[in-house]
Amino acid sequence: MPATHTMARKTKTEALETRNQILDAAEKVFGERGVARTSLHEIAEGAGLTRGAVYWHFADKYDLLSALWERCLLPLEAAFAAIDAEHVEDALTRIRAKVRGVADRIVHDPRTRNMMGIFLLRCEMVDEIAASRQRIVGDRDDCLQQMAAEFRSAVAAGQLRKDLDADAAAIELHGIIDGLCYHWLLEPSRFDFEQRVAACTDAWLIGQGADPLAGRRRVTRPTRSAAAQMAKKAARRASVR
Amino acid sequence: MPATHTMARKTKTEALETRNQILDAAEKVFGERGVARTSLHEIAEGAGLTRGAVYWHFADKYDLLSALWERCLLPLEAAFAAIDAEHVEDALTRIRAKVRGVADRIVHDPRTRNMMGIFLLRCEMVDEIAASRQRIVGDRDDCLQQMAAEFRSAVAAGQLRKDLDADAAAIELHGIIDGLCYHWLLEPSRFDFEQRVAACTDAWLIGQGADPLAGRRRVTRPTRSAAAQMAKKAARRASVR
DNA sequence: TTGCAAACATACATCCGTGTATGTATCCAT
DNA sequence: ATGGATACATACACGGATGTATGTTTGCAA
Repeated sequence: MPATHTMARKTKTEALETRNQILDAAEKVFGERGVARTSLHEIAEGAGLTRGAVYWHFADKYDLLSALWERCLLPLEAAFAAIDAEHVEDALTRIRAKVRGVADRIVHDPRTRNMMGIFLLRCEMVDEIAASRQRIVGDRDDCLQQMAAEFRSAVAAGQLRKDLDADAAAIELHGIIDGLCYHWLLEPSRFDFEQRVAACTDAWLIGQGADPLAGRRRVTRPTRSAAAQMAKKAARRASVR
Repeated sequence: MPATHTMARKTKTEALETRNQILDAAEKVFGERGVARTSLHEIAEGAGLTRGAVYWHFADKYDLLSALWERCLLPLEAAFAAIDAEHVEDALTRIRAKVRGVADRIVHDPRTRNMMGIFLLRCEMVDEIAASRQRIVGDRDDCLQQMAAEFRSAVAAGQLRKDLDADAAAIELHGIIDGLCYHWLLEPSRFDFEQRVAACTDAWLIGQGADPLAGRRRVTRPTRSAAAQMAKKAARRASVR
C-alpha cells in the first residue's frame, strides 16, 4: 500500500512525513492505552514502521512525548496570538475570548483534545518525563504570566475590582479550565464542555467585579463566533499534517 | 528489627497490620514513582516483606490501587457527614464548609494529599484500572448528586439565583476544586491551596447570586475554624493506622 | 561515478516484571 | 495433640520491552 515498502533513505520531506506518522501513531496509542503501557513496538506498528525508525527520530518514549507536546502547543499559541490581534479593544474581552478559544479547540480539534487527554489522564507526572514536565510547567508559567498581565490591564481599565490579585486570578482561571477539562475528558457525554467553561468563568468573573451584562452584550454572540472561526482557521492551518 | 522476621501465620490482627503496611508502602512508592513504573517487588520491599505477602493480600497492582482509594475515601465521607451534622442551618453554609473541609484535608492530611496526587498525577486512567476507575467515577457521581441536592436547597432558600442549574453547578464546583488541586500538587509552593480554593469558590458563588457579605459574616471566621476542627478530628480518628 | 551519510529494517543481548506453584511455619479448632 | 487452614517466603517459568549493534538501501554532493 505505501509507495515504498522496504526501502531506505527517503528524501528529507519524506523523512519528515514518517516522523509525523510516528507522532500520529504515538498520539493515538498513548491516548488509548496510556503512556507507560505502550511500547515503542506498538507505536512503530501503528505507523506501519519498525522500532528502528522510531529510535532514529527520537531518543526514547519520553522524547517522543515532548515532541508531541510541542506539536500541540505551537498552534495553540498561534490561536492565542490571533485572539490578541483580533480583540485589541479591552482586556476583559480578550480574557473571555481566550477562554472560549481554548475550550473550542479542546472540543473541536482532535489533536488538541487527544493531547489534553494524554497529559491530564494518560500520563504519570514522574521523574522519567522530567524533560517534558519541565517544558510543560514552563509553558504553563508563561501562560500564567500572560493571563496575569491581562488581569492587570482589566483592573486598570476598571473592568474588575480594584483589589484583585492578578497572579492569583490567573491561577484560579487556569484551575477552572483544567479542572472542567479533566472531568469532561473522563466522561465527555456528561456535560457540554464549552458551555460549562463559558458559564463558569463568567460567574467567576462576576465575582471578581465584572459587569454581569458585559458577557451577554459584547462577547457571547459576536466575539464568540469570531474567536471560534479564528481558532478553527488556526487549527486548519496547523493540521496540514 | 521487626518482632517476627522469618515467621508465618500471624494472628488475624497481625495480618491486618501487614496489610496496612503494604498499603502504606504502596501509597509511598506510587506517589514517588507513579503507579505504572512501580513493581510489586518495590512495594513489598518498602513494607519489609516479599511479593508473596502482596499477592496473598491483593490480586494484583490494580486491586491494591482500589484498596488505597477505599482507604482514603472512607474518612473523607465521614468528614462530609460530620459537616452535614454540624451545619444544619442552611445549604450555602454547608457548601462552603464542605469545600473548605476538603481543602483542609488535602493540605493537612498526608494520606489524603498523597492519594489525590496519585490519582490526579501519578496514575493513568486506562482500561487496566477499570475496576478502580469504575469506583472512582461512581463515587464522583455520588458526590455530584449530593452537591446538586445542596444547590437545589440553596436555590429554594433564596440563597442563589432562581434559574441556577444545580447539576451544572455541582460539576463546575467539582471542576474548580480538582483543577486547583491539580495545579497545586504540580507546584505546591506556588500558591496557598486553601486560600485560593476558598477565594475562587466564593467569587464563583457570588456569580451564582450568593450574597457577597455572607461569606465574610457567617462562614469565613467562625464556621471555617469549626469545619477545620471537625475535619482534623475525623482525620485523627481515621489515622488510627 | 563514486562515496558518504541519511533513513530506515533487522538481529541480538539483557533485564525486569508478572503470575503461579510450591514450601513452611505458625495459629486455631476439635 | 493434631490436622487443616492461614500467612507468608521462595522458586520457577514465561513473555515482553529496552537499547544497541549491525545490515541495507538510497539520495545527494563532490
